[in-house]
Amino acid sequence: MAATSSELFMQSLAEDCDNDCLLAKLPPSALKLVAEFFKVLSEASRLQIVCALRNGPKNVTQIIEMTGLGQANVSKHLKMLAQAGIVSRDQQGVCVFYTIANPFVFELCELVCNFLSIQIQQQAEQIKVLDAFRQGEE
Amino acid sequence: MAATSSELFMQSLAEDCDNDCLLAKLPPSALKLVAEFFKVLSEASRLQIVCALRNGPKNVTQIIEMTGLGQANVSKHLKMLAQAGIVSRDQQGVCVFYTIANPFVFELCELVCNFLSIQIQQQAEQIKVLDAFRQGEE
DNA sequence: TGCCCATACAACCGCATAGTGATATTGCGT
DNA sequence: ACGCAATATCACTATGCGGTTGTATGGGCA
Repeated sequence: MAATSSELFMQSLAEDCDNDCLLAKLPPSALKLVAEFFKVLSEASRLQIVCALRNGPKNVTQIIEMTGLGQANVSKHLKMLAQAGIVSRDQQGVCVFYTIANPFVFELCELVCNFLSIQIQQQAEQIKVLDAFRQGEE
Repeated sequence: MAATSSELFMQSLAEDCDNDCLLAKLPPSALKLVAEFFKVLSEASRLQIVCALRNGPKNVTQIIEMTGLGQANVSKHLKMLAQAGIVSRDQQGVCVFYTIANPFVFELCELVCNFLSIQIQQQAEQIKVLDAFRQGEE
C-alpha cells in the first residue's frame, strides 16, 4: 500500500504544528491539509452520500439507490471520504457498509448552513430596500 | 450587475429550507450551496489569504506581499472570498482593504484542525504498533 | 491634463477531477 | 466448481479552475 498524499500532509502538519494545532497561528504547511479536507466536502455528490449515511450505516447499493448516482462514481467518492476519515468501511460478506466516522462533519455543515441562512436573510432585506427605492423612483 | 450563481443558489436554498435550516434533514438543493461554500475554502492559497487577514484588514498589495501569490491570482481569490461572504471589500481611495466578514470561518478551520490533529495522533500510534510488529518479525 | 500606482479583468495553458462504461475482483449460494 | 451479485478499479472524456501574462480601469498627485 503506497502512502497517500494525505498521509504525507499529515506528517508535514505534525512537524510545525506540534500537537497543539488550534489554528491560533496558522502553520503554513497545515493549510494544504485543511484545504484538502474542505475539498472533500466541496462536492454536492459527496455531501449527498454523507447525508445518506445520516441515519446509520448503509451499504453501497443502498447509497446508490438513495443518491441516484452511478455505481463507479459512488465507489470513488466513498474512497475519498474514507481516506479523509469522514466515513469508515465495514465489509460484511459481499456487502460493504459505510458509516459516518465522526459526527463532527455534521457540526461543520450546520455551521455553514447557519451562516448561509443569515446571508440569505440579509440579502432578502437588501432586495426589499431596493424594491422600495425603485417604487419611490417611478 | 448580473445575479451571481451564488445568489441563485441562495434563492433555491430559501425555497425548501424555510428559515430554519439546521441541516436536521438535509434539503437537497441546499447541498449545492453548502458544497460551493466549502469549495471556496478548499484551496490553500485562499486559506493563506484568510490567514493574512487574521490580524485585521489588509489591502491587496499587503496581501500579495504576505502570501507571495501573484497579483491577478490574489485578485481572483479575493473576488471569490467576497462573493462567498467570507471577506468584505472596503475601497479607500486607490487602495482596497479586505476584512474577514465573519470570524466563524476560523471556527470552521479550528474544528477541522482539531479533527486532523486527532487523526495524526491515531495514525502515529498505528505506525508505532506496526513498527513493533516488524521488529518482532525480524 | 497627464502620469503613476493599485486593482480588476480577459485570454490562455495545464492539471485535477467528476462522471461514465467496461472490466476485474471477491464472497456467497447452488 | 460455477455463476451471480456487490464492489472496486481502469480508461476515457469533459468540465472546471488555479496560475500567469497582458491589458484595462480608475483614483490620486503634480
